[in-house]
Amino acid sequence: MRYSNLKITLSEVGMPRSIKLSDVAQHAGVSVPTVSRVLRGVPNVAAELRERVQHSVKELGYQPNRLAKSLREHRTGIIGYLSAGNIATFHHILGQGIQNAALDHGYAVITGHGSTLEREMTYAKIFESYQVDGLIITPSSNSDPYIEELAQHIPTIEVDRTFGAYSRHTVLLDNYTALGDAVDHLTELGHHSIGLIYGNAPVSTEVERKQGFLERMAHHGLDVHPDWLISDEYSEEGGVRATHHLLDSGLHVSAVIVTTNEMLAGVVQALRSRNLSIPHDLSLIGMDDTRWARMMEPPLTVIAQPAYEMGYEACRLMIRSLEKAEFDDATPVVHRLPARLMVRSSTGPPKEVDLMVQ
Amino acid sequence: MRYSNLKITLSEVGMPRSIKLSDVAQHAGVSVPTVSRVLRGVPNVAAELRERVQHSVKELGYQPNRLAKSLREHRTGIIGYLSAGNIATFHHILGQGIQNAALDHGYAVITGHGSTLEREMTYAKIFESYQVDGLIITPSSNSDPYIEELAQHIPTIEVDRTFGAYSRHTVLLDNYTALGDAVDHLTELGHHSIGLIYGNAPVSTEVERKQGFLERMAHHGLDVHPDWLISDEYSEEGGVRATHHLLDSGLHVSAVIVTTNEMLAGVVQALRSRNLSIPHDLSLIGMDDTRWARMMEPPLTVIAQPAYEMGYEACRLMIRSLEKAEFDDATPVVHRLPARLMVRSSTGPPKEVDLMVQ
DNA sequence: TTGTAAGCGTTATCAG
DNA sequence: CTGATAACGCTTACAA
Repeated sequence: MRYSNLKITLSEVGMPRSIKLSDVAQHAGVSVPTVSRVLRGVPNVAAELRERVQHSVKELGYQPNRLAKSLREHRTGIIGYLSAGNIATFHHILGQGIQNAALDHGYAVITGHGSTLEREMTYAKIFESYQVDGLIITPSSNSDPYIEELAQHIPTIEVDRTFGAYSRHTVLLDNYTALGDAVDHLTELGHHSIGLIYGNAPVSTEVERKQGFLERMAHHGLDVHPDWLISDEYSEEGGVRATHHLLDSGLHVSAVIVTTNEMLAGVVQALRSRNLSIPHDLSLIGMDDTRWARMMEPPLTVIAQPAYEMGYEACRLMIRSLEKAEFDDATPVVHRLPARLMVRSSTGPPKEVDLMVQ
Repeated sequence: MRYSNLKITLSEVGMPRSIKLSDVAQHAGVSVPTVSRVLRGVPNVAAELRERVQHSVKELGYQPNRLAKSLREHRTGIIGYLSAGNIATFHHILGQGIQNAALDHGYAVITGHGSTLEREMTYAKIFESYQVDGLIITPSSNSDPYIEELAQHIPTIEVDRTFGAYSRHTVLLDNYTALGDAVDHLTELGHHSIGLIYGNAPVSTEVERKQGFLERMAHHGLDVHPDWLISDEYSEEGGVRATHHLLDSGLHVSAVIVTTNEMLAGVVQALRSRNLSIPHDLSLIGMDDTRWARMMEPPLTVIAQPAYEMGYEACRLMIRSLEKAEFDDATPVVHRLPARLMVRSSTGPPKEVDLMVQ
């Protein structure tokens, strides 16, 4: 049975449409505000009335109308999540974390995946019109005037990527340490010439990962030739191109770190097409502990991001800042979650070392 | 700057909080209803007033408050999507389709991933309280009294999986043909003994896939030994167990079809652990054209589901039924989208045929 | 402690 | 064609 049919049927039979506060009030023989008080747990209500109301609520199966409540209270309990990320696994799991955190605290989430700036704006407008209480965003670039303006009116927090001003609560991966750990792992295996393949989008993750890589290399006293740093499109094809680019440069690297999962897939394919064996010819460290990285032959050493936790934490922070004014007034929190290097079989000692040992 | 601060600041300075209809009306020197009419494109408004209003709207940067609008109109433009699916790629992409269809038609989506029945109910309640216009669900089992009841009040459509009553619009994969095509492919290669590994959850997809398999086998006059049909948990571990189960039965199969992507990963691992080579020792057809299935060695032959299209179509159907009463009144539509068999390298002729040919 | 009345920002009804 | 006026379902003074 469809809704429209149902509606007609109900009114024809004279059945009440949807139970509202006044229906409960009538049933319980009290006034509307009293019912409201009971439902909201306001203290000063006589025990007897309270019980009568609760009974009526159950009996009638009353469900509050959040629309009316929101209109009156100027808060909706809806959080807008604007993800500029691609539809990769990482962003989906992060979104999952946000949703569950919201659910656990009585909020709902409207999600928008904005691949283009236009779509991003559309979603931003929608969020605004739905009067969302707060906004969680994963910026697509290092600046976005429209979002920036929206954030003036609506409490906003950044997750995964940042505009870089840190003027808002922010939840990020500790990209510096993550890349540092990867470099450490390779140097311990004896690698000196390490390449980095990263995305060319102007987003904070890429900037930080590159910097984390460079700093740790310097820390070990290792030179990084400019041609070892290859950036390309955020995609499988980008990974393929970057790999050929790196290997055709004539400069020798014994290991490569790839900062995005998408590109990693391209790198693997390019290496295969050149019949290079991993890790014998080249050690490889990728990003994100996805199923395919585990299922690969050989299983890939990767930097695992706590995607779910990042989302959960971001949303928890959002809600806390919405509900606690004093917290809200405090200096913005920048929370960096640690990555974990999952050492598997795509990393091993470099060829040179093999020879020296023999 | 935070919202709470801003609010205080604004009221202190005496600035108007948020532009509303009455502000525009005052600015344009007309009444509130007139502004409303202009904004909604109601015909009977003098051209001059219309222009004045439009100018004021721009000038003041008016943004409608959907809360008030929704309360008054008894429709919110929000669709609830309750996915009982796991957090696999397939369901995320399907969700993406739903979201984009909604966006394209001016709707927003509140998503809930309900792994447990309890979570499912929580989300259902939330959807109800937010007065969603419609519900799109992927049932977790073959019955759910709570959803069933909710669907009495709220237009509901089923996607990916169905309760089986077909009393509502439904968008599904053509599971019968999908499995049939897989069987055809294998029989053409010369296989006669084909195993099926499927999930033991009581969901329609598994039932239909099994049936599609059996029917096409029968069509080819091929017997299916009961021990060739192995069901287990919807997970990697389930796939591992099912594979050992099948291979330890003592009965010979030259090919296996696996109906879920999660289990497929387990199957591949189990085959590796037994040092069975694909497709030489065993041909393998899996489900879902995921990255890992493509990246595998050998690349896997899979049944590709049009996940995005299924979501998009479901949401489009939902919106059409919300907006077109006559469509809504019609018999429920059951839309089955075709799968595509992606033939890659995990399927080949059976060993016996090899010998006969030689 | 309880009930009456006003109001949140819209849209719909109905005179003018 | 336009403008008062009521209403959507709920919360929050304020009064009793």
